[in-house]
Formats: sequence, C-alpha cells, structure tokens
Amino acid sequence: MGVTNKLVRTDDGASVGCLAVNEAVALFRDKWTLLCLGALSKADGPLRYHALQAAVGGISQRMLTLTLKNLERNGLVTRTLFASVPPRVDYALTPIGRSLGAPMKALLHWSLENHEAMERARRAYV
Amino acid sequence: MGVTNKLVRTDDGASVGCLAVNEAVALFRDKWTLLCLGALSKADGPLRYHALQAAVGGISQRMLTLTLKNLERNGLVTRTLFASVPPRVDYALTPIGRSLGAPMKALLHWSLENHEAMERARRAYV
DNA sequence: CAGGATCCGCACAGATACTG
DNA sequence: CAGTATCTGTGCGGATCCTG
Repeated sequence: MGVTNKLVRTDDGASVGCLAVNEAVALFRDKWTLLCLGALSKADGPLRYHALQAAVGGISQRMLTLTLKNLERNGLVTRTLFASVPPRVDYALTPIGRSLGAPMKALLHWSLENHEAMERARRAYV
Repeated sequence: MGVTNKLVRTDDGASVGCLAVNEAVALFRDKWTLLCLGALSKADGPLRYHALQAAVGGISQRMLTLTLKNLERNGLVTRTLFASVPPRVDYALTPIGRSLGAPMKALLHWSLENHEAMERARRAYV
C-alpha cells in the first residue's frame, strides 16, 4: 500500500517504478550482502559459518554475522543450528534468495556490455 | 582485466559473477542515483536542473549536483550548458543510461513478486 | 538559475578482544 | 566453532549560506 500505488503505476515502458527498485536495491546496498549470496549460490548447498567467511573472502566476523542476520530476517537465507559440541551452524539460500539470481544475471549482462564504455567515459571526463 | 577473469568464469548457472554485479551495483548504491535516472527516464527528454530536482523530490541541491556529476562522469547522463542569462543546464540520459532500464525492470519484477513474502518473513522473524 | 562552500550528524564498516 | 562486545573512523547525506 502506498508504495504499491507507485509500483504499479509504472506509467510507460521507460519509467520503471524507480521507488520500488530503489527499495529492492536497499536490500543489498551494503558491501557484503551480494557477496554472501553469491558464495551461497556457488556452493549450491548449505555452508557453515567459517566456510562462508572463507568463501566470501575478506569479510570480518562482525560484518558476516550482521549480514547473515539481515538476510535471515528478510527470508533470503535460513540458519540452522545443530546443538552439538563444538557448535555447528549451516546457512543456506531460501527459494526467495535463489530467485534473486535471475535479476542479478540481467545486471551482470548489462555490466559486461557497458563496462568498457563507462571506463572510456571516465577516462574522457575532465 | 583481472575483474574480467572473475566475470567470465561464472562457473555454473547459479553462480552469477558476484564481484562484477557488486561492482555494477556500486554505481547506484547511493540513495539518489536511481531516482535521478528514473526521473530522467520518465521525462523522456532533457530536464533542467530545478525541474529535475522537483521530479526527484526531496533531494537537496548538494546531493543533486553530486549525483549528476557522478552520473555524467560515468557516461550515463549528459550535461549541456547554455551560455545565456540566466544560465540554463539540461540533463539527459545517454544510450548507456537508457540501457540500464532493462536490468532495472528485471529487478522491479523480482521485487513485485517477492515483496510480500519478504514482508511476511520479517514479521515472522523473532 | 544553477550551482559552490562549509559545517555537522549519523549509520556503516573495520579491527581487536573476549566468550558459551 | 560461532559468535558477541566495544571502540573507532570515514563517507554519505542533510541544512544553510553564498555567488557567477
């Protein structure tokens, strides 16, 4: 509601419901979310905490924990805790999390197609 | 190069070249870029500085200027200055800028499809 | 009209140390 | 092993005032 109004009224083909897109982008606006999702996607199965940290590469424990908590909160990953000693926690993508792969692929395509042109533009820029 | 290696080696279907996508997302990771692009897209033609500010809605002069400068630098919008008094500046999308509409549409679709489910997940979250 | 300059607050993110 | 706690810094963004 409220937002939905602006979503659906994507007046013409060019306009694209920017508010909704912006809201969607807000989900992975931070530095690590996409990298975590990517690592889980590549693994194609659950990953444990430290395996995930290694797969992402360069992420601190704090940031990994925060990022995962956020993803779990939004229903993009599941966290399953095994009551064992030492403890074990598995993270995996939910169907929603997996479904993000499609739009990301579109973005990847766009990036590949326009990356060079943008690089040139940057160089040409005064 | 360097990046490209990691781009192309999108090992399987699921993995999606996350580093490249993350780099692409960095272009509009900030609060206003997508909204500016959306305003220009809706206008379907050049917009003057203050018209753009009104179209975006809620953006400060500082942020508008910074955002536009960045977009110009990356070759997504053009800035044409008319040497008149009072001055007049037109902003318009470049082909690259327009081409971003396609992946954004994919993202919009995804958002529309999963928005509710995520909302439910958030409510269910302890 | 279209900005530039400046000051400030705050959320995001990094590093380190500690714990059930 | 899988976190939590704390401190700290920095870049984004807002508000206000000034100018060619």
